[in-house]
Amino acid sequence: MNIGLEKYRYYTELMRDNDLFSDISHDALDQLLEISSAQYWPKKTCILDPTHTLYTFYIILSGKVKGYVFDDKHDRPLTLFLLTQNDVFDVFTLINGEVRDIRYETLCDTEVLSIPMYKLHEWIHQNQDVYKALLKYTTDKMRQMENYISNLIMEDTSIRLARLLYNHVNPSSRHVELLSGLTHDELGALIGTTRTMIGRHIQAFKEEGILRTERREIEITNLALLLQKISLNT
Amino acid sequence: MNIGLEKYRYYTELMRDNDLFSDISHDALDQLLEISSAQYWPKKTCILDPTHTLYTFYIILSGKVKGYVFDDKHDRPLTLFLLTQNDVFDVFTLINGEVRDIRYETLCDTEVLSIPMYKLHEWIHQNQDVYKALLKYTTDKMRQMENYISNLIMEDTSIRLARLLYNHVNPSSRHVELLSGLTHDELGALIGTTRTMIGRHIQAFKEEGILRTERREIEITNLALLLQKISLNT
DNA sequence: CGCTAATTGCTACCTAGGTCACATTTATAC
DNA sequence: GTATAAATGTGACCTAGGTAGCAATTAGCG
Repeated sequence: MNIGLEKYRYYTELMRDNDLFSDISHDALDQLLEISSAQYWPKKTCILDPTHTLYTFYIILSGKVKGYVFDDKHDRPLTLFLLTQNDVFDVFTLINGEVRDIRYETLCDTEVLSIPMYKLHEWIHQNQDVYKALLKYTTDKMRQMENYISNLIMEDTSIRLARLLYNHVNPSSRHVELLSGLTHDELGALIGTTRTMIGRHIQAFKEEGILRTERREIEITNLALLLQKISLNT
Repeated sequence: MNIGLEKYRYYTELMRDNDLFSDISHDALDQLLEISSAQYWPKKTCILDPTHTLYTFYIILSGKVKGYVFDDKHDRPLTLFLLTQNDVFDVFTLINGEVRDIRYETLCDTEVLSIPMYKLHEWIHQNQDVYKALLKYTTDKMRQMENYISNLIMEDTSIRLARLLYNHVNPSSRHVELLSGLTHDELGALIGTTRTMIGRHIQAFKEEGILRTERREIEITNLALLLQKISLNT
């Protein structure tokens, strides 16, 4: 990484905070940063080529990335997971060396470290401790995925939307910053439903006094009511 | 393990075939078998206590086990995954040491190796190579789970049932042995729907000449038609 | 065997949520 | 600004799949 010292320190701090690398020695972390390069991805940057993650591994420093598959039958994308600070992708291709048909797209401006796979493999070979950390990481993701599955089957779309909003509201500003600027189509993709449904639910939430919208900004006006909607129906 | 030599050899062979332990030395595998005890679980054996897997780890030698959560709202169980030969559970509690609210139940007679967690932790400490194998194992499970999610959202219940049958049919006998003996309620739990729906679809499949039933035995009479049902609608 | 409980088949009905259509509003480009 | 495209609001309508109820069948057990 040929960057300024200040930036370098910033990356080191971020990596040090990442549970995946907390057991890694200072030297090893330096070596990892050596083979990494920082990238800035503006909102809506896409990785559409599924083979791309065969050759490059990413560590998210800030921002949000969604991983999704495309549903040909209904002609719509379907989000499988959201990745954010300290997440990495794609562990599956890193370990198994196989392509899988998942695409990525940034939901907001995002900073990542990009690492060539073959260099990362070399680094991991010298730092086998990371396997344990990666295992903890993936089992944790797996639990999240199990929750997502039960959520999908057990809850209806309005509760899923309420939960999405609640999980991403900024407690101080009451704005749902992550989701602001997304169209109803995109919100639908995040919870596995259609723009029509999103529109209807948002209208309903407005009437119930839960939220207010203005130019694709969503502001929660009554957080208690929103929370109630999630927890009552379980 | 104080068992006959023959049984012991049988277990060793099974473990040797398990990808999780293929990189483990002969000695280490012996040590693992030392701390294991074999158990035979008849069909419908349940592990209802979620804390149980905090203290015991299982390796499935033969049979099938489903992991599920209970949906209080609809008052029905919902299967998250099926485990079979060479699967282990629960990796999450092994690594994170936390309980999670998942129950287990055997779908047919099942043989497992049971290992006390604290002994397994000691063993793993001496055999850190297993982390890499476990990581491969979990990432693979994760991909299966992703497929399950897209399946749930994209396909309707009849296709999910068709796929369930297709995945478990014995190609030579044409019988769906795993699912034979299960009630419609239990089949419903496996694909996230109700007994009514299962009944309707099975009736429909009969009329289409896809299958035949007799005393809870399901026999596929036209495999091509079944396959067509799965693959046409994607 | 014969009794009881569980399972199934089937009907009628209801609801969530999807599709389609089209007017209205908002963004973006020129 | 205006023209064009994109996004939204809203209506009517349709379908999958859920619920409830009950009769018919089957399994399990003394």
